[in-house]
Amino acid sequence: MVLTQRSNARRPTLEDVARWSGVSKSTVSRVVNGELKVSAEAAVRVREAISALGYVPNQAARQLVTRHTGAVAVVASQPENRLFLDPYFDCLLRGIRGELARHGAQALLLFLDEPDDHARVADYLGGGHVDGVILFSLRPGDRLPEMVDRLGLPAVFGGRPLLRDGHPARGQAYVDGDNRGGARQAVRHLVDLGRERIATVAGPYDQENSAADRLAGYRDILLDTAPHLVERADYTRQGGADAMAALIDRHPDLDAVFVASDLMASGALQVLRERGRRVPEDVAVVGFDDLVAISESTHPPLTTVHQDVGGMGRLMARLLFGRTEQDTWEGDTSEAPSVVVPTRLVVRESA
Amino acid sequence: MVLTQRSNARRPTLEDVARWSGVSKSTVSRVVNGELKVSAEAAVRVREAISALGYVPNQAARQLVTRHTGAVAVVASQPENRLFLDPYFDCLLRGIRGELARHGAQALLLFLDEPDDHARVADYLGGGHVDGVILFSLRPGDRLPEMVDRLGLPAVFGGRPLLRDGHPARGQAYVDGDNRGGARQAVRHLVDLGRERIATVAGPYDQENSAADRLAGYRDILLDTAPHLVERADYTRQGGADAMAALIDRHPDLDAVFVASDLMASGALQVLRERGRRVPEDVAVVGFDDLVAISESTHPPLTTVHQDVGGMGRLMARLLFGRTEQDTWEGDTSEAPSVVVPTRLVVRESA
DNA sequence: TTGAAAGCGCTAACAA
DNA sequence: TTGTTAGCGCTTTCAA
Repeated sequence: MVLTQRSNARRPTLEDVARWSGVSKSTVSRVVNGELKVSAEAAVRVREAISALGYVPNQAARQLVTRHTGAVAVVASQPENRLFLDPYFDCLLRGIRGELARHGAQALLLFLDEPDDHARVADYLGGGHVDGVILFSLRPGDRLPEMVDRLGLPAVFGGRPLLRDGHPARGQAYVDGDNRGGARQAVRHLVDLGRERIATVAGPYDQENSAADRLAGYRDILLDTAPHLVERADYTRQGGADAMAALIDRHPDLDAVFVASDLMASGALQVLRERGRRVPEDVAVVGFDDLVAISESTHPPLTTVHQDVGGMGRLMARLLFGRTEQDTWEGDTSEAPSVVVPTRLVVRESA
Repeated sequence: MVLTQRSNARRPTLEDVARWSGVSKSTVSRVVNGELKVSAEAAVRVREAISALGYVPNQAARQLVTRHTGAVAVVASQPENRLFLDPYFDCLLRGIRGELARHGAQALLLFLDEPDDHARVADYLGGGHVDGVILFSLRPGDRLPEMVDRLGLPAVFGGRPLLRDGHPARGQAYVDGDNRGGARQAVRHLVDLGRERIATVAGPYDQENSAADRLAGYRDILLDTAPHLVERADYTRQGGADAMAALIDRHPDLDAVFVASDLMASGALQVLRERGRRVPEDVAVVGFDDLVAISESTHPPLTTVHQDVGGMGRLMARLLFGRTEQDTWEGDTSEAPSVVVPTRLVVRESA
């Protein structure tokens, strides 16, 4: 079904403006685009004509010749109430939008959710509606990266993209937090505190590399951990609560837990409180993300791994515009401009 | 700053496909657009060419002649961590996206946040990049509605739009919940339960008409309420918690509270629990929205005013496409297709 | 069923 | 500083 403009009156064109003001289309175009080589009088007359006629440039026509649109797509999936309610994503998006705005680009958020969204989004991106794209939380094996590549559309990924075979994609720009290193900092802190039964609430396996990396960091420190000290959850508050409950049922003697996100950690804290465990005396808790809206308002305030999420968002946008601040980490030698952003532990009261 | 396509290789055009397959541009165009009057052989050859060349239509060119884009903008503001974290918005957006997808339209979410976003978004909408627009939570006096009107861009508003002078806008399509009626249902229920000190946690005054309408509904029933039984909050969980704490400090004897959103109600319930009040025995609580993700998982489950939020989203999209299901309520006679969606009370355990 | 040709509204050489 | 001209890639009459 087709949606048509309500006003039947043809919208005024450059040509109309030119006629009205008695100059050529070129001159009008120059005024519209703020070029300098226009006489003051001409400029004035053209501007009068523009406002008299209510002229608004037709971007499709302009786009057809200039080959750019002033818009950047941000593609993300919004599975089952997840992403959208996550302050992490909120913060990241804010960073992206801010930086895009500084470059005068309009951010368009597109969702990848239902099965057929995928094709429509691909068409949209392929249709030349945007100058570039920032993609998030793609499932391993998603075909969008190669599509985008084939189209020659500038792209930056949020999180290290994986190919179908599980190998990292080459030649793709991405920004990722140092999930593994951050997890190591967290768990090492718990060890330094003298804790001996350190469990973890890990993120969802299928979807995000971040979850796998954070779990790997946990295992890096606790080489001999029994697998049953690990519980998976889905990065939601409720998921964190349920996982914490399961852990404590199985291991009433645990004295510390590394929770792979602040949102999950807030759920875990609540369960611990309900079960009468004191934090940090009985159980020390460390989170991940340091979303201050959460970590500073839990009881007790959350010790957590800080990521500059807003900064990561800004960085993605900047990478897209080619201002490749090569803050590469640990000698990453891939040819694409990719950045792994370091983390640091923020010690509050929960551990 | 300008973002340019990475691949220098010119993208194949309709003309290339035509040459490759030995037919005319018109025929290729017909195949691409799924027209029937094409011979089977021609269609096959064209399709081969398309995939061999990796042809993707240039939408700007198509748009220039067809005057439509296949995209619809959804404009919303995301003030201070609010909107984005609200499951209400999540649900609404899901409905909108689903319905737009059924019409083959791509939803583009644009945010209105920083002061200069406003101008950029207006330019974007004016630039003919979209076939229509759905707008939310505009501040009273926002100029976007009149801009959109002047452009002749089909538009639907979420929530009853107000003009600068506080009067409702005329001639604009909108979808709104029956906030006032719903609030009346909620408060009447509390009265029927025999409660005598019924407080309310209202929504933010400045921003949403919904907040004013819900408060009006509360006042409709409790004509003689002292103003100090009302506490405002900002539609967040934390805001609801703080407001509840303030109310209970001022009125230790209150025996019921109508909270203007489920998210705030979940915060309020937590405070009541922490203060040792039993719900519903000591204090009965009724929420608003019936977002099951919240209302079914609070302790105790929340009695609340149900709105079919997803349905409202779908309705907005349908209105935009002119399929005006005139479910108008209470004889609304405005000329624009606008719908006030009824609510119903869902009684669970909190009241 | 197919093709030729005329735009859609704009920008960008190039000439004046 | 200005105007003329030639497209950008597509759809859409109209004739064949």
